[in-house]
Amino acid sequence: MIYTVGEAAKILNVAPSTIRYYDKEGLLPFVERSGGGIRVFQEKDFDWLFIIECLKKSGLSIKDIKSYIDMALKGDETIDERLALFQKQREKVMKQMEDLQHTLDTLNYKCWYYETAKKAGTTAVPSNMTIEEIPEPLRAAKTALDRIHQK
Amino acid sequence: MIYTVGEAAKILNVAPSTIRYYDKEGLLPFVERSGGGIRVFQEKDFDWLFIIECLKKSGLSIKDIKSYIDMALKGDETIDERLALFQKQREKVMKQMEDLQHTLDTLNYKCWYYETAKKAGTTAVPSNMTIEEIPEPLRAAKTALDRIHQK
DNA sequence: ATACAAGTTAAAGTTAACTTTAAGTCAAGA
DNA sequence: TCTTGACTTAAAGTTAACTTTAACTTGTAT
Repeated sequence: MIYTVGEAAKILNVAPSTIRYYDKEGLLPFVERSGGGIRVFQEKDFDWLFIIECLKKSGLSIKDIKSYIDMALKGDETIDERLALFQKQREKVMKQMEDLQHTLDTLNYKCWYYETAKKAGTTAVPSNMTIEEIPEPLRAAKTALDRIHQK
Repeated sequence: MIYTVGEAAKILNVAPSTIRYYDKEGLLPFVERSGGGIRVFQEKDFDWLFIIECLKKSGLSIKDIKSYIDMALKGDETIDERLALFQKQREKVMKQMEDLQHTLDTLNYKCWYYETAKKAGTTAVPSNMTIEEIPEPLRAAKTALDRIHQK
């Protein structure tokens, strides 16, 4: 099965111009062309595109994704470098998830805060509650908020 | 305790210009000024800044954070809207964490792939392994990669 | 009183990652 | 063969979120 840039774009859920942009930036040197110059995407190309998408989601820039592609094309001599790259991105994503969990904790606290305010008709009610009146799973976020004041 | 923009920036770990930019965009209408026009940050201002940071990390734009600030200043009549906003951002962050988990699964697969390649001296070894030879916790990511080929 | 680090503003500049435009080419169906 | 939708490129435009610059002011320390 082969695909045009428009079909590949639909499968990957991106704009065709995005794929052309990636190609222009050197991310898709493996994509072949028809006699007339039209990009021909094959099954194997989707493996590359999937990894590009993964690296992008992990926060790698287009430029750094290009270095990965270049490394991969060099073959087995770059195995160590590529392993180091994926290990580094894994660390970065784990850190991102930790950060997002803190953000989520704060959002949960604020949801409780406004749910309580809604029931009472005023934000004065949750605002004036003592730490004991705040549901246990939300106290940590509230405490994090308060910690700022100890500087 | 009061702080200048530079001191506040250090506490929040951002550039002073970032705080001035937020102020210019209307995110900090509550920050007072000295007689000479210098911003005076008080303890209460850090509560606002902490929530601004949280909303930013949840993916809200500066413009949308401004609407939240405007709502909050309107008082109790906007409790419902503010609750809805935090609930929506909570959903968005949970979705982001799910996506990041998939990214992490793929990165873990690739780390295993290159660790195996490193030991063998060639990527041919992990490439040619059957699904049974791939460690169980990594099979899902490999399968997700393969799923693309069934379209 | 004076120096000077850090504050102020408005306006211009930066960056990344696309997207759009314009002018033209390819290829599949009638 | 002709139409037509999708392809091609180069170049310019977009957007968000800052950052930098320039010219000037404030306020603390000597």
